[in-house]
Parts: sequence; C-alpha cells; structure tokens
Amino acid sequence: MKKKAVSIKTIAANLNISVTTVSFVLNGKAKEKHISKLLTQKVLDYAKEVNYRPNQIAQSLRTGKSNLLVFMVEDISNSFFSKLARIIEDIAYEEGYKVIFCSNENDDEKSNDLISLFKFRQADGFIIVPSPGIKSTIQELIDENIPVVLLDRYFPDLDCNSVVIDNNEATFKATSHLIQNGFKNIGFITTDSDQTQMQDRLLGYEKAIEESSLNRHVLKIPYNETSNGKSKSAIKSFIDEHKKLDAVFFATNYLTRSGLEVLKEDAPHLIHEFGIITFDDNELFKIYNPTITAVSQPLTEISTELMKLLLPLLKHEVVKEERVKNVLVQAELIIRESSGAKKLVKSQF
Amino acid sequence: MKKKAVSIKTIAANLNISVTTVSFVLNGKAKEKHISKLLTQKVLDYAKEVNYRPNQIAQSLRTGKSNLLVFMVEDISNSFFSKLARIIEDIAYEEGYKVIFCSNENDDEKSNDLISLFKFRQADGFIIVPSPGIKSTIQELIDENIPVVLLDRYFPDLDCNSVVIDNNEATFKATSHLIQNGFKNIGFITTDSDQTQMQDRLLGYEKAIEESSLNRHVLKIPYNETSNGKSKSAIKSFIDEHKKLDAVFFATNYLTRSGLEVLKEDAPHLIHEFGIITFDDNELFKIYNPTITAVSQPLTEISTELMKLLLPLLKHEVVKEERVKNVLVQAELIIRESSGAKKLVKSQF
DNA sequence: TGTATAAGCTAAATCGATTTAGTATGTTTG
DNA sequence: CAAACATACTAAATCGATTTAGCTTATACA
Repeated sequence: MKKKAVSIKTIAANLNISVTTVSFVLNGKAKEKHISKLLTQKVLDYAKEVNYRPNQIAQSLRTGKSNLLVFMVEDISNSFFSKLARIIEDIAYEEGYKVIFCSNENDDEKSNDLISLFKFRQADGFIIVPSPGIKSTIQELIDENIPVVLLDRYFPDLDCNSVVIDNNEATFKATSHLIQNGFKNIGFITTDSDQTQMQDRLLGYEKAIEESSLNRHVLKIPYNETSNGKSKSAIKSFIDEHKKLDAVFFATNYLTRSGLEVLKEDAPHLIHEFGIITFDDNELFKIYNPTITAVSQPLTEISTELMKLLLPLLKHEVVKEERVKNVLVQAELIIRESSGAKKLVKSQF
Repeated sequence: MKKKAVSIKTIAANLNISVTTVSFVLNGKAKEKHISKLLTQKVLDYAKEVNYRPNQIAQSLRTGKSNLLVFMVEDISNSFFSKLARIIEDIAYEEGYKVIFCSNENDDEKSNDLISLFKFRQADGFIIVPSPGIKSTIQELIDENIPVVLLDRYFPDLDCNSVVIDNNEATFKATSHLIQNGFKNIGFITTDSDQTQMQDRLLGYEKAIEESSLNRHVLKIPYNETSNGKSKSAIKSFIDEHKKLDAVFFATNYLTRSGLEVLKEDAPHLIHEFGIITFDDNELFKIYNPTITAVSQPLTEISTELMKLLLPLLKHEVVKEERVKNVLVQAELIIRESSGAKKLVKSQF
C-alpha cells in the first residue's frame, strides 16, 4: 500500500548514474564538482518530474543538523507564550527551521526530560523559559556548543544569551503612575517564586513605594497554589485584611484573572474605585469596565530579538568575544481607566 | 569541544562484543535472542553508567517511525487552539510522542507546504484543522496509510476520521435560548467561509429563527477581512443599518472581540440591553460587565477524542471495518447575563 | 554415535542521505 | 612528448541504529 518515496538512489538507478552525482547536482555543487551541464539538467528535470524530496531524517543523521528548534515555555496555553510562539514560528519558518513547542510547567524534572529528549533528537537550538533549578542543564548545553537563548527569566551568574523584559523598570514606572494618580496604599500581588522575573517585578514596585515613602503591601502566593481557586481565596483574604488598600498591582496575567474575579464577585463596588494595574495586556482589557491599565510586553520585539540571537549561533557566525548577549526589552505601560484615568474618561460620556 | 554522544558502537567496542548483541539487549530481546544473563546485565549496567540514549534520528531512519505528531491548526495563538495544544501535548507525551505545532492560517498553500514537509520528516501522524482546499492532500495522506484525524471542520464527501463540535445543534440551542428570553431580532455575525464549521453554525441559527418565524439578520464578513479593524467597521455598519436588532450572536471568538469593541466604543448604552452570545468561552467573560453567555467547546473532551482516534491508527490496531469514525462532540451553552439572565442577576445587588 | 535442537553470539545489509578520495579521460604547456 | 592540470564522474565510508541470516559450541534424544 505505502509506496516508497523516491530516494536519491532510485534517481541514480533510473538515470544510470551514481548516487554521488545525483547528490552533487541536487545540492547545487554541480559546477564545483565538474558535472556537465547536460547531465546536471537531466538530473534536475528528472528529480522535478518524480517530485523528489530529500529524506530529512537521513540528512539529519548524516549532517547532525535537524532544522528543528525547540521553544520550551512554562505553559503554551498561556496567551503570552502562545502569541510569542506564533511569531517565532513564522520567523523560523522563513529561515528554514521548524519549531517544536513544549510546556515545562516551570518544573525542573519536566524541563530536564524535555531538554535531554530533544538533544537526542538533534534539535539545532533551544529557546527556553527556564524552570528554577535547571542552571546546570543549561550550562551543559552551552558546554556542548548547542545554541540556547533564555527567555523571560535568567540565571544571574550564568553566562547565557537571554531576552527578558526590564521587569524592574516596568513595575517601577507602573507603580509610580499609580502614585501620581493619588493612590496611597498599593497592594502588590505576586507569587513566591524567587526567579528573576518575579523578583525584579517586586523590586520595581518596592523602589517606587520607597521613593514616595508609602507603605508596602505585598501578597506572595505560593507558586504551587496559583490555581484559580486557591489564588482567589488568598487574594480575598488579603483585600479583607488590608482595609486601607486603594489599589492593586497584579504581577502575572493569571493572578489578574483571579483578582478580577474576586473583585467582581465580592466587591463589585470597589472595582471602579480601586486602582488596578496588571502585568500582560489582554485583548479584552481595553473594553473591560473599567478598562484595565496593563504593562504590555512587546511580543514582536521579544520574538525578533530572540531570533536575532539564535540564528547567528545556529549558523556559527558568532565571534567569540561577543558570544553572550543579554537583551533587555522595555515594556510599555498602557494607561486606561483602571489606574485613575477613569474619572477623565467617565466625564466624557 | 562537542563531545560525541555514546552510541551502541562505542558500547560494543568498550565491552568487546558486537553491536548486534548490544542492540538486542537494549531492546529487551535478550531472552528471545539467547543472550546470557551475565552478558545482558553487563550491557545494561554499562549503558546506564555511560548514560546511553539511543539516537532517535538513526532509529527513525531505520524504523520509519519518528514518534512525532503534527498538530496543524489555523493559528496557534488563538486560545481555542493553544488550549487544545496544551492538552494534546500532555496526552501525546505520555504515549511517547512529541508534538510539532504549526499554523496554516487557513491557507491552502501553507497547509500543503507544511504537510509535505512533515511527511518527509517522517511524522507518524497528523491532527489537522484543514484549510478549505486541501481535500486531495488529505486523501493522499490516507492513501499512503498515514494516520490523520481532522479537527474542527471536515470535508463532507471525504472518508476521514474527524472530531468536530456539533455546531448546528450548538447555535440552534443558543439562538433558541435568546428567543426564549424574548429577543426578537437576532443578528448573526459570521464569516463568509463555506467550510463546514461556519456553515453548520449558520444553519443552526437559521433553524431556530425559522422555527419561531422570526426575521433572519446575517452579516457575513469576508474571511480575508477579519482583521480587527475591518471587522469592526463592518459590524458597526451592520448594527447601524439594522435599527431593530435587539441581540447579536458572534460566530467566532475573534468576531466577538471586534463586536464587543464596537459596542463598547460606539454604543455603550446598548451593551446592557442587547442580547449577546458568542462562540468560544473566554476566561474574562464570566467577569465582564455584563457577563457574556458563551457556547463553550469542551477542550478536554475534544482532545481525548482526537487521541482516541489517532493512537490506534499509529499502533496499527485498527480493524478495517471501523476505520473511519466521525466524532461529534456536544458544546455547552454557558448562560450568563448577556443573554437575558442579566435582569435576574442585576436584581441581586 | 550420530543428528537434531538449543544456546550464545556476530557479520553484514539496510534506512537515505553526504562527502572523501579516488579513476579515467581530455587539454595545456614548457 | 611528458608533466601538469582540468573535466566528468564514481566507489565506498559514514552517520547510529535494527534485523536477517548464520556460525559455533553445547545439550538432548534415539
């Protein structure tokens, strides 16, 4: 039933020439290898006629290159990551690479499993949102000269290419913006993760709070209790216990979701009074009521920076001296009603 | 620099035995092939010691199996698809398969490119959201005995496994629900695609409208004009021109987004009067104001049904007679304020 | 004692490409 | 005219696994 695909061998046999010749022609080395124009054309025509496609598996085995990139994120169904995936997929495709996506759930064992797996699948390069404890695995990849770029978070004492948002600056600006709009007791709702992205977000918030001599109100939800239900009850207690709160800053998109649910369900009157800022924009925030101010991560810029680091590594075009680059991308604060602009907007109606 | 990975050959050399023996042992065929217990253990111990991992590329070349599945959707950054991707990734992983995701943009050329590409990469199976004109490509896959399952839409006259939502029933129920709640002029905003999923959604709407002898109000936005901006102006004109409209049904999640933007921007007073139903739920709909009634596609059920069809095909466990199955999954109507429940809910405050 | 059968192991072909190191001509050139 | 070089092409090794066919030696059975 399954008819065998055309191989270089069948072409050679049918044209009564050697596989070497066929290979040279199909790899564009005809000139260099002194294959006559006549024969070259004959091979090309025939290959076209039978719709020859090289078997990439065989190619990979021989060359050690697979043209596969791995894009490993925390959770591919998180829209921040799936939107990045889409852009990266397109860029990679144009450069002749295919992308395998996978989710590590920020779990070290799963990360290590996946990395080792794709290493043995000859993945040519990795874009990784690292889980907390895989520094040594990343170091191994680097030692083995396998191209890696870290995304979203990094290891401060590891020399590895990375593209991350300037989290510190982003939360500093956003918090300062709340302060300027008159909010005095700003809660910061985050996870207890000690990974860089969360630490930096906290630092930016704290810096702004200190500069204005305000009080710090921080809720750290244990990372393994960030399911919607558990987050909601934690946030609820936090709001209940901090009567003075007049604003909240959610440090991740999933915390925002839980937080908005809490406000909607338990304090619908507060939602228009509270200052609200969230990390990561969402298509619906600009039409929510109130519209929600968000720290927006520039998806296209992040993706292109990632590929700008990765592609030269893949092509071995990298000068040793500038091997490691850490790109810091600035986030954008999209100001909407929820951070104080609401009074203004309301009066427009 | 790049140290070579352990191969079966180095193991054989280091233990002074043949690669054949090593291969037999590592494939669990020691008994069957009469390899002594002593030697078997020696090989296993040594393989463990040097952390041997088979080169999957070589394995693929030899066996013709790659353990790769392709999950081709319209757009992986659409949350319906990325959420499915996440579940499928997990199921596949447990069965020893890796998944390559890709977006075809509902474009035939891109679909064909990608399919042909992964065919030559020896993908073991395909889950495909087909673009309109790739029936013959799918037929080819089937003819070549390559496992395929279609998702979300199908070709009525093609004998191919598929898992789709009962679109017709879903929109029928949802529309009937609006009618029961007293809405009399229900607009249906869809694309001009003639693919099954969109046709069936329209049919369900029309059936409900006819049963109640109401007037049909349909807006078909050309598929290539579904960018947010163009959709918005089309929807705006539609609402402006149909003064009698008291409800709208959005047939896809991206049309809902545009539609809600239009309502928010141009008719904020209408948003609480209008009946609104949308295809595909969104995490924020339950806390939107008003909360939005949605036709929710059961992601886990769809994913498991897909894999229930695909896995036996991959393992060649399929009896000829029951080769083709078309699974119809029922959607769930999640009733919220926007479809008329609002009066009730409002009175609770 | 002779022969079948089992036990224990291996050589070599194979998958489909790439690439090195040729061979056999033809053409220049000093 | 012989050495040097260019042209046109190919045999065979290689990547790392799997698998068929077979080769010894040991044991069983009649």
